[in-house]
Amino acid sequence: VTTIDTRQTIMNAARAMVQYRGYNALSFREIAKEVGVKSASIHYHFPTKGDLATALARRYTDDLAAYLDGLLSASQDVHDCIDGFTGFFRGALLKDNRMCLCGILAAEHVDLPTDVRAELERFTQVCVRWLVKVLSLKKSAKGKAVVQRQALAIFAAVEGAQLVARSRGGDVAGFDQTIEAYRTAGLLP
Amino acid sequence: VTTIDTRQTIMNAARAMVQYRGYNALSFREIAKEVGVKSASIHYHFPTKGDLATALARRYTDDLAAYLDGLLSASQDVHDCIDGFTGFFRGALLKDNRMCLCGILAAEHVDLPTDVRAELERFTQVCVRWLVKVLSLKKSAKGKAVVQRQALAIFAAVEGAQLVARSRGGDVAGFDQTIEAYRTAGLLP
DNA sequence: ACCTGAACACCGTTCAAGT
DNA sequence: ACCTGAACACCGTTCAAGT
Repeated sequence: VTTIDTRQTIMNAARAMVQYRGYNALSFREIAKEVGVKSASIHYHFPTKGDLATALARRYTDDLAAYLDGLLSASQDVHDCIDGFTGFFRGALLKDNRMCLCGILAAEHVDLPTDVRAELERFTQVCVRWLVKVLSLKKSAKGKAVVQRQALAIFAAVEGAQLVARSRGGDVAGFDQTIEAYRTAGLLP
Repeated sequence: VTTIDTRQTIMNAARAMVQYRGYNALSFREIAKEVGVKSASIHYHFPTKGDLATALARRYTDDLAAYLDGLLSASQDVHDCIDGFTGFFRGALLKDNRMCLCGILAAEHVDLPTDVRAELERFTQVCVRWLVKVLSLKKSAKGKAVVQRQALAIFAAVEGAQLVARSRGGDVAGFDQTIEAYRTAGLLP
């Protein structure tokens, strides 16, 4: 399609900027420059910065949910699924030392409007629920609550691995080693 | 002492602000208001925002190093030491949903001057080296490289637990559950 | 030695005005 | 329906000027 949807163009530019520099550093004037309009025009599509961030987080979560569902329908092997999960975060690092959109927003949590915070909660939910499904593929004596907590722990550990790798200049090898250490310890199946 | 050191007063106010809102949200004018001077005065003590952040990160790392050394000299029990380590991050959460100074700076890594980045690396080093010492208290057949990687993994996992807990509004109970899940899995000794 | 007011180019946001 | 210029109060930074 050659039709140009300004709204989508704005969101694409903004998503890349937030993953790279975060919410506070996101600039309407910079987006405008990249899109080729004036900054006041951005406000026509997204009245406030919070509205834009909410739309970004919503789309990001939806995209991840679709990706994860695809993984699970492609293979019921636990290891394949977990590799696909960690691969999502690895990919962000590989692409110019970028962070998970919701990971970097989490750090700026207190500066976020309530709508964005709600989307962050949903992102965590999507990850945790999917991880519970995957962990349940392996039959074990573990209770539901234990699996739930392990899923949240896996999510937190992977976000942390990305955060630390980023603070070391986008150290993808270090990220891989940390994930491997999680597996060795038994945190990852 | 009743002597007021403006430089220290600035650093104390700024540290709290960065742990709460991050580097980009840190405002010289806000600091000035809290300290009771004009914002131009802050620049007398710290020429740039990067200089201030560097001083903050340096002092923060030194304080942690002293705290960790104290832990290890107070008890050679591995569990006590690890509890002390995770307790440091737990404490930041408890105090008004604050983050580890270097954790939140890690998220803003690409916006940081080189000096601040160097201090972040040192913070990671201090944590990892101390964790290696603690892990080595337990005699095991593990090689040095393996212990090193486990230490980095523990550091990353704990930072991640804090990040996720914060994104859930300062969920200290969730943080505790995640740390407990790390222990159950065997990532933490 | 330490502080200040004023200026500069940035920022999000608003709004009347344009097509 | 979509865009814009101008204004507002913010921001870090600089600097000449004050004590």
